[in-house]
Amino acid sequence: MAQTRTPLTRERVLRTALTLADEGGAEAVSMRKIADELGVKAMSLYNHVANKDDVLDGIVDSTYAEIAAPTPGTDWQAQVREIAISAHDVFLRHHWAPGLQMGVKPGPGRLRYGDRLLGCFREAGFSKQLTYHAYHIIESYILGYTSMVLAYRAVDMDQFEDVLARFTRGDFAKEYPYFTEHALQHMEPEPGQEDVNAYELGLDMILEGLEGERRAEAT
Amino acid sequence: MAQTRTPLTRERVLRTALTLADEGGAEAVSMRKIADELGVKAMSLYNHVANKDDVLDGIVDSTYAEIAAPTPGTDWQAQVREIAISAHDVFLRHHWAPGLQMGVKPGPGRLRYGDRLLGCFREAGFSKQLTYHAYHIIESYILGYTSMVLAYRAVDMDQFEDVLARFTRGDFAKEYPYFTEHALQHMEPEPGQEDVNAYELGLDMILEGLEGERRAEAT
DNA sequence: CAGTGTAAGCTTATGGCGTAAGCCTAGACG
DNA sequence: CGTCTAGGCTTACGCCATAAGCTTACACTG
Repeated sequence: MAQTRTPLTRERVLRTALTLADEGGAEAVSMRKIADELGVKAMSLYNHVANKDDVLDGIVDSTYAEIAAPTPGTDWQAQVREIAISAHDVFLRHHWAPGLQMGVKPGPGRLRYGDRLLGCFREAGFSKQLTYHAYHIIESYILGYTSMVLAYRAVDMDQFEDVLARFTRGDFAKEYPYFTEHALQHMEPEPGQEDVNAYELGLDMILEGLEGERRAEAT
Repeated sequence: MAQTRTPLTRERVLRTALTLADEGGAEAVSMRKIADELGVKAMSLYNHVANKDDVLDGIVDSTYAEIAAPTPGTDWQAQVREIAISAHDVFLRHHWAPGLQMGVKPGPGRLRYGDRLLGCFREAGFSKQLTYHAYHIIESYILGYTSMVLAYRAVDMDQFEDVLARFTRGDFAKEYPYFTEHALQHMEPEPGQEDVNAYELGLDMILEGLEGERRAEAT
């Protein structure tokens, strides 16, 4: 056979793993499936990656690398908003990523992203201390809100009928009246309801609050 | 043998699973280990639970059931704050729970918790629409912030030395100056830094923002 | 009390998983 | 031409969830 096999690389392994994850979620990523996809046996992958955690760390990091840099020269709130919105988009695209955050080792993508976000605050005159806390608050909100959207989506897919039936049964509405109301809003959104982007609404509340703290510091 | 075996129940299975999770995290929960712990074979569990997902759903739901109800009669912000702080505590205690949210089917604990939180808004005069969004924002923040704390903890345990070495190396600080600063703040907190409870700080920003929206609605 | 139905155990087996250990072979280099 | 070695491959181990079918012991019926 004339064709010499194209060599495996860490790059190719990670790219394949990322595709599998995008298609079937985190649990669709196995060393065996990655290898199959590459026309190779599972153990061969270990010549290029340390182990499965290494693969997972790698693909999570690559999602962070997709998050856009803020446009320089704008004010700090605009910059943070830009980052937050881009991150939201990225994680909706890679729906498996937020669930893998726990215990992941930060790679270059993650570090660059964190550094940029922290930079927004520091360069706008936030103190070290306030920056420390602001960073935690913003990152939490970004990941939390996105995870929640994804969690809802994961349910809605499968059991739409199921869930709806549950919430239209009379005793359910009696036991959990507010939750029932809320669930029905999800099922049949009222006109205008989805026009409000709640992600940005909450984000702006935090940004406003942080601006208040910043001004209070600059006594 | 005189002793009749104490019967297995769903209750006992879930309690055992929860203990295993609290001790060793989500991955320490397997049907085999639960069975071993109960002096029984794995397959016997299936007489009382549908499958592993059922078990996981069950223990996640039981954590929601631990979240305290707000003291009635206080204003809505105090009530939401109470819920948020209790939830934070509960999830720090059950560190495996936030990572299992994705794809979990809500049980009675979850529903009661959600209903209470939604009730805080509705009974304070929030419109259906604003309640809908407020709920998403608050829940996101609670789970997001708590997950972030847990993610940091998960790393710190293992690789403290490792990480510190990385961030004190000169070129690292050059490439990611702000992140390095931040990481060092984590390693060696400055006096007064930990006095600020950033969780409540961010929470109050959101509560304040929501109060603004509420007042704007009540034109 | 004998007989029977059934709930709740047990056994066995299948197919998937990560990865340790060791083998084999094609191409690179002396 | 001969040797080295990187990068594949094979085998094997011990986990995992769970399908299918067997067995035991109690509860109730006649």
